Amino acid sequence: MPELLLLRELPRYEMLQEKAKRYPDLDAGAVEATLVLMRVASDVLEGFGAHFARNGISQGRYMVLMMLDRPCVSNGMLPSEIADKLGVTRATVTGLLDGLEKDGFISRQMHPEDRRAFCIELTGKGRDFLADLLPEHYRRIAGLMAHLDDDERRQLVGLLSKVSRGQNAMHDENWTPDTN
Amino acid sequence: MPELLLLRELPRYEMLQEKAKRYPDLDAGAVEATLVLMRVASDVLEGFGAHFARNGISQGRYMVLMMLDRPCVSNGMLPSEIADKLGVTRATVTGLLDGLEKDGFISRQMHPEDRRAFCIELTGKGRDFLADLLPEHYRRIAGLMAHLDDDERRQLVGLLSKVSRGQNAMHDENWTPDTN
DNA sequence: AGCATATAGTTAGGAGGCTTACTATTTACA
DNA sequence: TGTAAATAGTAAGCCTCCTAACTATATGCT
Repeated sequence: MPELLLLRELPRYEMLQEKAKRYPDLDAGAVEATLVLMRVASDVLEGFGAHFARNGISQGRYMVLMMLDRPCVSNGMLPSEIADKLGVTRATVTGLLDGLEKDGFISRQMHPEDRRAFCIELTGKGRDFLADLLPEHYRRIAGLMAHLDDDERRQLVGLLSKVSRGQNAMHDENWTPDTN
Repeated sequence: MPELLLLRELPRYEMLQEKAKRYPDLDAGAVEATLVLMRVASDVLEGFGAHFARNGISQGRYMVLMMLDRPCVSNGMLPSEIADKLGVTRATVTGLLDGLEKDGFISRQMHPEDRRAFCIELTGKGRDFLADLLPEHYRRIAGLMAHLDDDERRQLVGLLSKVSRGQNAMHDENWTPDTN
């Protein structure tokens, strides 16, 4: 279930420095940090995915269920709302909902005001499924961070936020590598 | 190109604490750190993917080319070797190589000693392609880490390594008699 | 009011992973 | 030496995501 295609073993730092001779733009420290980040994220994702798969669900379907399980969602959600919050297309949501509906975890209700739309609601079965699934999922997350104390977790979040700022700076429309 | 299905906006800390009442195993700090980690990794991956896509290549094909471009690979690689190092199945590698061969970036040569096997080699065109692609890729990585100084990068790598230890511990925990 | 445009959701088909099952060759060993 | 098991690579078919094109309904402008 590896969702990311990455090297199993990361290149050594000396290897990167070697490569930097051919590519002057290569910043060995930055590449190393990025590779570690992606490697860890990939492993975490794979771990979650394995747990979900054992329970017969995909990451995408899990996200939809979690979205519907929030207390602020009392009268269901529109598929388009789900798509927006998940950052995927409506077509993808249609597929996810098809699967979840077939499993009996959600239901499509007529929308009272807009005849184009549906209200998606979590069924009792869906709620029960989450109640079964989540305790272990949360224990896995706690285990993941078990070696970091509160202060280190905050540091990690802070450093990742700086990475995110770097990412966003690049995402800006007229970003070009040499303006930064 | 989002490879990971995640919430666009992460839940607030108070939301997590609220949920922790229903699920005692939920450690709000751990969940928050995990979500930030996955969110950032997903954004980074999407950024890379966008650059690759503009150049008509996928993450997987990129990894194969990079693997073949190392100085230690002088006489090509076996597809099975590529699969092992990438952590994907041979069938997947077959597909990646089909695409790369069609584009003229790699060639399948007869193996001199084993008639079942091929030597996969980077062509001149493949090498040129990388020489075009990589400078911007490396500039993107440098931009990503632009807001972290050397010390912070080391801290980040250190903290991520602790997360990795947690992940590995979990993997061991998951050990069951029939997986052995 | 009437028509153009926008929006909700679905369908169809594509790409890139995966698993499973297959063929061809090599290796091990009785 | 002969045969069983291991290994290299491929093929077929599934899953989940995507984009593009489509139907039905709602909205907005004149």
